[in-house]
Amino acid sequence: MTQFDWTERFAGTAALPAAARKRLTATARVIHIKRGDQVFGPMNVPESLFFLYDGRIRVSQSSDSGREIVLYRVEAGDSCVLTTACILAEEAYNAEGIAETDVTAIVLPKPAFDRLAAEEDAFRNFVFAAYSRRLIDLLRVVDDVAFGRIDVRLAERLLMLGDGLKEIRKTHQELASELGTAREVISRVLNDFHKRELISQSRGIITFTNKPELAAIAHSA
Amino acid sequence: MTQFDWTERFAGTAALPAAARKRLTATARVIHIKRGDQVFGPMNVPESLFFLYDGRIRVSQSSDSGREIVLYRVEAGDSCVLTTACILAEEAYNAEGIAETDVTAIVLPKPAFDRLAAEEDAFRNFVFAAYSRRLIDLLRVVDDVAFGRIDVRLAERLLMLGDGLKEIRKTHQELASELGTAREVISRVLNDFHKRELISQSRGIITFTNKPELAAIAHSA
DNA sequence: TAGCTTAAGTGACAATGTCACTGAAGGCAT
DNA sequence: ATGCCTTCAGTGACATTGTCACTTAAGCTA
Repeated sequence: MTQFDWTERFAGTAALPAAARKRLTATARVIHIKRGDQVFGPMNVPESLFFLYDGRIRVSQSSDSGREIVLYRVEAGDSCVLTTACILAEEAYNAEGIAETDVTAIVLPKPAFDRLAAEEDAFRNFVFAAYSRRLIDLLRVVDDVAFGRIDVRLAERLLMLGDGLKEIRKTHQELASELGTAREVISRVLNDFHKRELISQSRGIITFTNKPELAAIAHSA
Repeated sequence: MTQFDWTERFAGTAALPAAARKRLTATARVIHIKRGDQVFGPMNVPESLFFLYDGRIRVSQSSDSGREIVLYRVEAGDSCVLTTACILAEEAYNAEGIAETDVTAIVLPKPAFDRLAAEEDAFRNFVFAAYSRRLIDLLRVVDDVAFGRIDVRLAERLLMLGDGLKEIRKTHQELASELGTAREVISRVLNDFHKRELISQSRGIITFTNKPELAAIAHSA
């Protein structure tokens, strides 16, 4: 495998001394995952630790009844701590990570992780910070699900997903899975948004026609 | 302040060499918090890291509209990583910790924490494990709130709170805050449980009359 | 025992979730 | 093009949960 210096990419590794970085590029494997493939899941618990070099991973949790909710997304430069958590806690969970784009990731064997965490402050702080961000992400999810109105949450999510774009290519079912609700509910709310001329719809595509007003709804809580 | 050896109590410190432990008992402060007092909160972000020697802390999140949900409880021997998370992530959140009993805790200044995390594998692993447990706790909360029925969740919670007891001393409002719902909802469900002769009620007290059947409901999902 | 404070009950309604469908769009094979 | 076929979206009836505005009741305390 070609060695390239991915260590520039991570806050936790860019600051490391050259020797440590060289050792890292030698020990860690670089893997490629195709868009749509599962990165990890209940049936597919990784043995190693995971750093996302390029692409985006969607982490979601699904219920027994088949509904699903997106917990957060891991972006390039971040570590996927949920896999780490599972290795450490050795507990069951039913979250899975799906590559939302083609993904390039760094897989670091546990011994190398341990050594790095022991020896390098920058790396250790990076990992702690990654954990913290996820904890706080999850606090937000709990808050939204427990206390949020779904029209507000949907408006928010539409804007997030369509940031800088004129349209979003997602089905009602996919949006329902974003928010952990049912397709029919999304259809109803989108219909309402349509009647209020905030969006227009066609099969699998939602087009923004009034982002500011949508933003007003998103922030009305 | 009297120095006593609390280091026995924590998985992350019991295994440390005597020198490190001695240093710890010298650097860390032991604090006492009275039942009902706030341990941390949005207005009260601690500067230091927190290990629970004795007692129990209830960590909950509240909404703008005044509703509240219990996220998890920190038991003796565990670390309260949410405070840690906040220090590290320096992000806003609206969770708070309340002492559910009188509490004795160890407060470790950040520099001491850093040194220990760097030098001692056992300590570092302990902290990582504590983070992981909380992440997984929160996954469970998300699952419950997003996908769970409230009768099931209430039955579950009643059994958890009343483990080994014949009755629970909690108001409907307090139970509502456990599950992140409204008092009226709890009243309705408890009334139903009462009609089915699973519990009996009086002001502020719920008495079990049929735990096995309640357990059946709790596990029926 | 009267008054006060907090806990719990109630009914009407709104929001969200579920179910069992129907209809409609677009791809594909002939 | 025409007619399948699969997937996506719409619909109405109903169940569950949340909200609101109140009433009633319990237990304390003066």
